[in-house]
Amino acid sequence: MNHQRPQKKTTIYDLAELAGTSASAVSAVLNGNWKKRRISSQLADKITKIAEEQGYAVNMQASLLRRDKSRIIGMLVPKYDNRYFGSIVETFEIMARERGLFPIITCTLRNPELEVEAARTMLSYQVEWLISTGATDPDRITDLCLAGGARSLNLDLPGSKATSIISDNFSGARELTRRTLLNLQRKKGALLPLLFIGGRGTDHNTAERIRGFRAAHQDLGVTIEEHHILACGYAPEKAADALNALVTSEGRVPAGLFVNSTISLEGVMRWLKSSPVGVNSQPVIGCFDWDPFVALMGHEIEMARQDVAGMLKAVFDIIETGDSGARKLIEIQPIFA
Amino acid sequence: MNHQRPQKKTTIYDLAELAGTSASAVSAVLNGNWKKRRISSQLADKITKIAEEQGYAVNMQASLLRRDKSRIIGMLVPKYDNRYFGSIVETFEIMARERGLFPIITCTLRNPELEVEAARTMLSYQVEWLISTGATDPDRITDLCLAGGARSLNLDLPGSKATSIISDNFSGARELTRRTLLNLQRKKGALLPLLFIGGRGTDHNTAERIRGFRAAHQDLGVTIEEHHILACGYAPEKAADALNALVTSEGRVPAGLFVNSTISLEGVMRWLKSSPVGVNSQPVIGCFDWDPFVALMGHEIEMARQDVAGMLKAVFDIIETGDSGARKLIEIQPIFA
DNA sequence: TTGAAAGCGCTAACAT
DNA sequence: ATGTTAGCGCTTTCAA
Repeated sequence: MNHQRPQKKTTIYDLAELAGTSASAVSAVLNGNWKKRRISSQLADKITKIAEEQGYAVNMQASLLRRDKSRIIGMLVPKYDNRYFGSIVETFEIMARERGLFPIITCTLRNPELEVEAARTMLSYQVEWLISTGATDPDRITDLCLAGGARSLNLDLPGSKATSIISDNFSGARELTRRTLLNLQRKKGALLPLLFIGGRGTDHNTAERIRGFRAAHQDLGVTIEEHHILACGYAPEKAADALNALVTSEGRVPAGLFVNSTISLEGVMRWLKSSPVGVNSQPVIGCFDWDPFVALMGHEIEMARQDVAGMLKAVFDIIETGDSGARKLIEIQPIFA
Repeated sequence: MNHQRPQKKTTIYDLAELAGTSASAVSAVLNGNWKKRRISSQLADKITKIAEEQGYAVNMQASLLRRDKSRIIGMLVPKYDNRYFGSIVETFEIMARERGLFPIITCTLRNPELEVEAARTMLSYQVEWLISTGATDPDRITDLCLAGGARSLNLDLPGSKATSIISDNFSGARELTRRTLLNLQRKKGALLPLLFIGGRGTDHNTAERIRGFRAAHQDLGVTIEEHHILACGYAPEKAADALNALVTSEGRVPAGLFVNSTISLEGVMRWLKSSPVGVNSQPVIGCFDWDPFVALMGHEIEMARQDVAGMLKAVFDIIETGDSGARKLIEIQPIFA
């Protein structure tokens, strides 16, 4: 009969008693410092064996309390449920573990208050570093970290008080726009301006992507229609609504679209499928973000895939070298298929 | 000039000194136990204000070491980068926080050794509960938890030693198969058997889904071709290879497919697009899993969406009621659009 | 080659 | 109404 009744926890004192030795010997053996302490390998073996038998696991809370460095590294992320952030957290965990660090991650649902609360909680857990990913107010978090004895980095969205690692939004968007314009030319036989949709006009990334969007049009001598730049927010519904309003007022669906994320793309595609006008139009699309199923959708969609591994490599380089503290903006080139 | 030089950490002793009081008063105030201790609200306010000013954050390590319950709850998850697991972890975090618990999550990449190691690490961090999601060897983890003073639950994939919360795979698959068969009948004018593809024949979920797949065929009087049940693994490439082999040997693409996950669907769709035979066939598809972009793909695809919120509700019900410990199998109905 | 002991920051029982 | 104190389990210096 299994009552799922967990045992009382074994401590190093229990192990010491069982092995007829002291807690400090047990501690040393279990930490691999026993050559340094010149403990007999006989004793070491005995202790190891007993620990195994008892299913002993260190109490990290006690261990960390005593130690000076926690080797805990935290990450704040807005959402888990899309491929971009999903792959960020997955890669972050793998790379952290490879470096002997313990990653803790928490999602903040794009909620500024939750961000601050989560940052505080992470500090309570003695993180040595805190990575704010796509944070609404990264500088606030940097301040908290500074006060709380941790270092911080920004990822995806930049801040002004800590080093930021982001995609090269300007040249990524420029290239994505260029490709999409050419796809459209191939299809329609003429260069026609695109509609920009999705994102917040106030965020750095969107602003930079709009700049790249403009540059690519200019490069090819195409004139943008200013009211065709819709930084309407990222949410699917927002994109769908904005597109619907535009199409209603103009009577037709633009021939080409620059969509600012897969999140927004979800709304755009849904609207296209559900609207009578939309369903017959097959606009050429460029999307700043990547998703495997989008890659498989009917009309080819050009995608700029953000280089998650590259960005996190940069993050860990800074963490490992300890970095002098000069705050920098590191821009990583997105990948085109 | 900002050297990113983090401060030395403030302790309750520092606060006590600043407030001209004792550490225990500070502790009591900061934990909200001050009415019980009948501390003057004057002192309480003063302490709170000073703590705020100093950017104080408790040291969880110290606090937990002293406390008896950690309120930490762990989750092991195979991957982050798909919508199903992404939404599991996101919902898990939200629901845990709502209940005043601190969630820690780690992904184990379907690697059995990593699973065990991660479980051990979680125990070191004093988790009170550990949820094994889609684990390859959940019973092993339950044993570890039992020995390490934690309780455990299985999610998504069942185990025999702890309560398991999973989708109702049998009736979900039966309904999904029924719907797909009828879609196929609508398209082709006849009832034709489907191909089952994806998953591991050895896992409980796949076995149950195959059982449901058979039942639905039987319900409608359709005869299954036994060699059309391909439990070839979940990975996209495995599904693509299996489908390719079958089509090569039979010379045609089956008219209807039951795909065992979005992961496998990725491989199936990629193969269909890339192969000369596949590109002209538009098989009717049912997928046991949900993804927003799949919902938008050309041919309608029937999807069984696993009820993530429902499953986690069941998880937290057990955690909150403390539950007697009798191990049960709880099956949650998937959702059809 | 090993053990004793101090103390990490905090909580809670016990004093006052 | 508030302070003193004894640990929580571990690491590490110091002494033997």
